Amino acid sequence: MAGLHAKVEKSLRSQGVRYTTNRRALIEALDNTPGPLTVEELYRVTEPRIPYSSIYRDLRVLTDTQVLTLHHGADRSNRFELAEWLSGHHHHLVCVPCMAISDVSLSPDSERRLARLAESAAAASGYRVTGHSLEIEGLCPDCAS
Amino acid sequence: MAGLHAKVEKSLRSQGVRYTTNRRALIEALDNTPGPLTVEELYRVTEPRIPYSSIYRDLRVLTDTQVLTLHHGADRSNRFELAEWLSGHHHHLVCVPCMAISDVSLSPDSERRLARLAESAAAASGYRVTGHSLEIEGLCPDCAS
DNA sequence: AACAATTTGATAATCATTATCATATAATCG
DNA sequence: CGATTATATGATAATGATTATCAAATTGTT
Repeated sequence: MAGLHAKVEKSLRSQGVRYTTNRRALIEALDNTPGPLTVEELYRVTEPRIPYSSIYRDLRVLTDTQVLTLHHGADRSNRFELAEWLSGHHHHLVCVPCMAISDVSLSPDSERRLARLAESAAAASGYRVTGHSLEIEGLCPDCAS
Repeated sequence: MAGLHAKVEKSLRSQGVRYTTNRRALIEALDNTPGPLTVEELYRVTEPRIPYSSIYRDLRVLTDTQVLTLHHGADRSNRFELAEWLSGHHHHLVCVPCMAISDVSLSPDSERRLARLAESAAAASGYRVTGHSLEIEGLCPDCAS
C-alpha cells in the first residue's frame, strides 16, 4: 500500500501529532508483517534501534490516535497492528502451539453472513453492535506436521 | 449447575491438586457472573477476602489444570472464566464504552455456520482448525441510552 | 534566525504478577 | 488416633512490563 504513510500522516497532523522517523519505522514494520507484533518484536525489527521508552511512548500515541490497535493474545502478550481503516477488516488465525498470529480475510459473502450472525446473537441482549472479530484457533502448517 | 464443584473437584483430584476453600470460592464467584472477571473483581467479590498472592497462585493453578481460561480484553485487563467444558461453548459481547463483557451463545444452527466459516477461512492458509471464538463489540443497553 | 511546541532518550517510578519461605492445613500410613 | 508427608496459605520480597519524568534535541512557525 503506497499511500499508507500519507494516510497516517494526514490523520496524525489533523490531531496535532507529528509523524516522526521513529513512528514511521514502527508503522513500516507493522506493514511489512502479516500479523500483529509484540513490543519486543518491534524493538528487534526496527533499524536503527529505537529505545524501549520511545517505543512504548510512540505505540501509546499511535493507539490513542487510532492509527494502531492493541491485540491481546492467549500467550499474555500484547501485540500491535494497523487499525482496520488502514489495513482493511480482517480476522486472526492463531497457532496454539507456536503462538504465531496471522491475518485472514473472509470473502464478502462470508463476511456478510458473519455480520448477520453477530447481529442476531446480540439482539437478545439488547446490545447495539458496532463491530466483530473472529479468532480461529488451530495449528499452522509447520506445527501440524 | 449443581454438579459444577463436583466436576471441578474430580478433575483437580485426578491431577493431584486439592480443591480448597479458596479455590472453591473463586469458582463460585465466576459461576455467579455472566462473564469473565478480573483479578481485582475476584478480590472484591469473594468473602472472606483472599489475599492477592493466593488469588494469583490459585488462578494460575486453575488455568494450568484447564479449569479456567484466561481472556484478554481490549482494556488491557486479564479476565478469567470457566473453561468451556464447564460452562459450555460461548462467545463474548463487549461493551466498548464501559468495558463490560458478557457471554452469549449462538443457536446450534448459527454455531454450525460459524464453524464452517472458520474452516473455509483457514483452509487457504493450510491451518488445521481446533476452535474459534467470536467477539462482538457494541454498546450495552445502559451505554446505548 | 528566533521562538514555541513537540519529541526523544536516559532514568526512575509504578503496577501487575510471580517467587520465596515459614506456617498451617489436609491426606496417608502405621 | 498419632505420626509423617505432601500440599496450600499468607506475608513479604523480587521480577518484569509499562509508564512517568525531565533535560536535550528536533521540528514547526513567525
